Amino acid sequence: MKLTKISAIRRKELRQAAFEVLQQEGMAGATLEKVAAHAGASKGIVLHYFRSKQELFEHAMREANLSLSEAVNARLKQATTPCERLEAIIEGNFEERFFRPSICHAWLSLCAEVPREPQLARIQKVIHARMRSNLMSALVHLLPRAECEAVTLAITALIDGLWLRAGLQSEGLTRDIALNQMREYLKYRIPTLNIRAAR
Amino acid sequence: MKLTKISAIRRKELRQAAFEVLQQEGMAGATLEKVAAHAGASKGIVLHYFRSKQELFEHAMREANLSLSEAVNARLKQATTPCERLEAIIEGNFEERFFRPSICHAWLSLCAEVPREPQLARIQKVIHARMRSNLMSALVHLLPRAECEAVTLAITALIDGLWLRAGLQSEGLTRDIALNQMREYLKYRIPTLNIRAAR
DNA sequence: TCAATTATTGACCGGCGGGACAATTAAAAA
DNA sequence: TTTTTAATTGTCCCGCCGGTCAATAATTGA
Repeated sequence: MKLTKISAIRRKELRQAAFEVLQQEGMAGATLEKVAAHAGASKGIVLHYFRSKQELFEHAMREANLSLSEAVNARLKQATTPCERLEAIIEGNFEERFFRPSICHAWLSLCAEVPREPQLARIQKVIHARMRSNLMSALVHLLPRAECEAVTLAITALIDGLWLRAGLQSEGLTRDIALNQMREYLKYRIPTLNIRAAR
Repeated sequence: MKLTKISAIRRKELRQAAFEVLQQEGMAGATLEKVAAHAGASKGIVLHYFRSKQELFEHAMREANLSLSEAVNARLKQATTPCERLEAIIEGNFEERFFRPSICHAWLSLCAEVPREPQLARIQKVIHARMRSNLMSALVHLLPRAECEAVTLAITALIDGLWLRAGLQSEGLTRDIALNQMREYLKYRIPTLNIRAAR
């Protein structure tokens, strides 16, 4: 029982260390030694818990996504109306602790590997699927069926685009600006919506 | 006279080869040897024309941007009304030859390096500035001044988001879908606009 | 306490990639 | 032609990084 716990703890520590190193070093610079050092361990231990660098960052991506996912779900749990659910999804995706340049850098680095790493592509696919399903479940009550698909794509594209910008031009794109941007889009696109006003 | 030409030609060939290798191999995999081989030359020649790998990909990014930029400008030149200018910018950014998964991969790889490479950051900044200036010059005639800024950000975020998606989920996001997405956004956001209908 | 399992380390290896360089070839200038 | 300059190649070196391994320390279970 204790032994399983230690391994679980180490693995989690290493996943998180990996993601944190990724924020500052990028995928190429995020070497096993740096990750280990950042977690206060030796390089050997990393490969003791993860078969390869690939696998390590696979789990790092899952972990990061999980944490974002939980934030959204927590908000969703408190939402009752479709409108509130929409708000929950969007605000969850722009919480201060996530929508930060360094975090965006890390995601960028992961995304850049997706085309060449099927495992990462799979995770990416899951992330998009969940986002889509969340959005659809709210939009279906706010728009004619035929339009939901398109609006879902627009919202995800907007979110991704804003994240990308936040990653590129460090600072200058605050959470508030991004949130206003999203709210404004919804205000114009879904007239029947009464959401907290955009600016 | 001839010598300057040869050097100019080689440099262009190498920049393009670099960008093409980037499409399939990513930044880490785009080794000097592969770029050289792809251009039909030897590794030495690459470092003869470019001081370092960094500089090579710097120029590759400039080249890729230039080509996109020219496409937009060509369309802009034929546009007369603000509405047409808007259309020109958007359609230029989704021409078939640019809006392809492999090209998106390459841009993704470059963007992922931006946070750690000041040179790339500078280029990125220029790209955004031009895009912004283009959009503003059209929007100013279509919207109250106060709204232009926000709409500009939304449009760029949408474009970036759609490109990102195209890069992540290879195929499945065609140029037509992306263009419709943009047109729909404009239709709702700029009511006074009469643009070719979105689907 | 003792055996067995697990955690952890550090040393080591093989490979590779960026970059330097000297040598060779081609071209241009004189 | 001769000389100088540029183009091009192949080789070599160094450092780094992922990954293996054997050895050691710690923990657990009996």
